[in-house]
Amino acid sequence: MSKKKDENTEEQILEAAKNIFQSKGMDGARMQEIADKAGINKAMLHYYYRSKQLLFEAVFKNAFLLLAPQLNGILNDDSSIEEKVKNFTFNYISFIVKHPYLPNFIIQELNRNSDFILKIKENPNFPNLKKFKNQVEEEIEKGILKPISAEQLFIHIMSLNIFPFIGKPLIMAFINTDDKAYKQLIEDRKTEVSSFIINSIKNS
Amino acid sequence: MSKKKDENTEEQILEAAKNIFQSKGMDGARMQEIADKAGINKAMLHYYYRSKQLLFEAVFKNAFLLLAPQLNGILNDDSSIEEKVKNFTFNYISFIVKHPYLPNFIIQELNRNSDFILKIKENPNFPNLKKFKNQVEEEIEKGILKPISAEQLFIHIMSLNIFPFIGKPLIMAFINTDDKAYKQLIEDRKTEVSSFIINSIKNS
DNA sequence: AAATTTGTTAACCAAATGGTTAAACCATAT
DNA sequence: ATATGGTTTAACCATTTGGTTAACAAATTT
Repeated sequence: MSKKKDENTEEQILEAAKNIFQSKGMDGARMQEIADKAGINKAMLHYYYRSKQLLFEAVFKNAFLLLAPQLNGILNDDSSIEEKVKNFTFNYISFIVKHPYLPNFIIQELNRNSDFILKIKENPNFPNLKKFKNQVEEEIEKGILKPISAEQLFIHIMSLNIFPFIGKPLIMAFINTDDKAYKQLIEDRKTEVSSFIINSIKNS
Repeated sequence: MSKKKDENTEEQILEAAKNIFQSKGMDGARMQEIADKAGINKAMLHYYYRSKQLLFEAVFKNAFLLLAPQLNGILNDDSSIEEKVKNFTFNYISFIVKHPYLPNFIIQELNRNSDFILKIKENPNFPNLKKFKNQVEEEIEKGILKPISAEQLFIHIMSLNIFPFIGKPLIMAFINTDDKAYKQLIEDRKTEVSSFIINSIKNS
C-alpha cells in the first residue's frame, strides 16, 4: 500500500473523468466530482491534466478512438455491401450496448464545439467514405443494388444504428415501454436493422 | 416609447432564453447572457420566471409543444401507412429545417434529466402509438406490408428523420461535405427517406 | 392628484467553481 | 542517512454565477 504508484493515478483520473463527462457533459461536469470519484485531491487533476479543458479533451479523444475502428470496419474492408451492412449493424449495436453513453457524449460535444471535429479529422485513421462510395456505385452498376446515393445510404445506416441509443428516453416514452423491453428491442435491432436496409436496396 | 409594456418583456425573455438554451443547453447557458440578448436587466428574468430552472422549463415545454403535433400527424390520422410515412417525412424535415436546434435540444435535455419526460407524458396530447400499431398490423394482415414490428418501424422512421439533424457535424465530417451540400442532402431526404422506407416494407 | 400596484434598475450577496500554492510525503539514488 | 525529484494534500484565491434587495419609475386605481 505504498503512496506512490498506487495503481495508476493518472488512469484512475481518466476513468473517473470519463464517467462524469460522459454522463454530464463538459458544462455539467465538476472537477470536484471527478476528484471525488477518483478518490483523490482536486489538485491532482490539475497536476496531471493542467485544466478542465485538457482533461476533457483527453476523455473525448479516447472516446472517439474507441469508435473510429467500428466505422472503418464498414468503410474499408472488402466484403460486399450486404455483408458490410450486416456486420456493421451487428457489431456496432453490440459495441454500443457495452458503452451506452458513448454516442450521446460524442454527438453532444460535437454540436457544442464545432471546431472539435477539425482536430480529429486530421487523424490519418479518420473514417473516409471513398471506398464505400465506389463499392456502392459498382454494385449498382452490376445490378446487385437498386440505385441510391452512397451518401444517403451511409446516413441511413448511421441513423438507424445510432439514433436508438441517443433518442432512448424519447422513444421509450412514445412506445411506452420500460428499460427491459427497450433493451430487447435494441437486441432485436442487431439483425432487424440490416434486414430493413437490405430489403430496401437489394435488387431481387 | 413608454417604459412599461414596451412590446412584451416576458415574450422577449422567452425568445432570448430559447436562443441561448437551445444552442448552449441548460448547463452551458448563463442568465446574464440571456438578459443581454433580451436587452434587459438580469433581475427581470427572476421577476418573470423566478429561477433558471423555471425559465428553462418554460422554454423546454414550448419546444416540445411545437414538436408534438408533428408526431401526432403520423400517429393519428386516417391515411395508409405509405401515405403517412411520405407525409411525415416531408413535413417533419421541412419543419426542422426551420427549427434546426430543436431536435438536439430536446434529445439532449431528455438525456440529462430523465424525470423530465414523465411530466410531459401527462399531457393528454402526448403522442401515442396505439393507432399506428393497429394500422401496421392490419396492413400486414391484408398483405399490403411485409411483416414488421410496429415499434421497430416507428424507431426506423424516427431515426431516419431525426438523426441527420442531431448528427450533422459528425456526418458532415465523414462524408466530407460543406454546409451548402449538406443542406441539399437534407432537402433530398424529404422524399429519399420515405422511398427508402416504403421500398423496404411494402409488398410488391 | 394621491395612493397603490406593477415594471425596471443598479448594487449587492453567498455559494460554487476552476485553478494555484506551499508544504508535506515517500520511494529511490547517492 | 541524506539528498533528490516526483507525488499528494490542505488551504487558499479570484472569478463567475444564480439569485436578492431596495429604491426608483411608470401605469393604474381610487
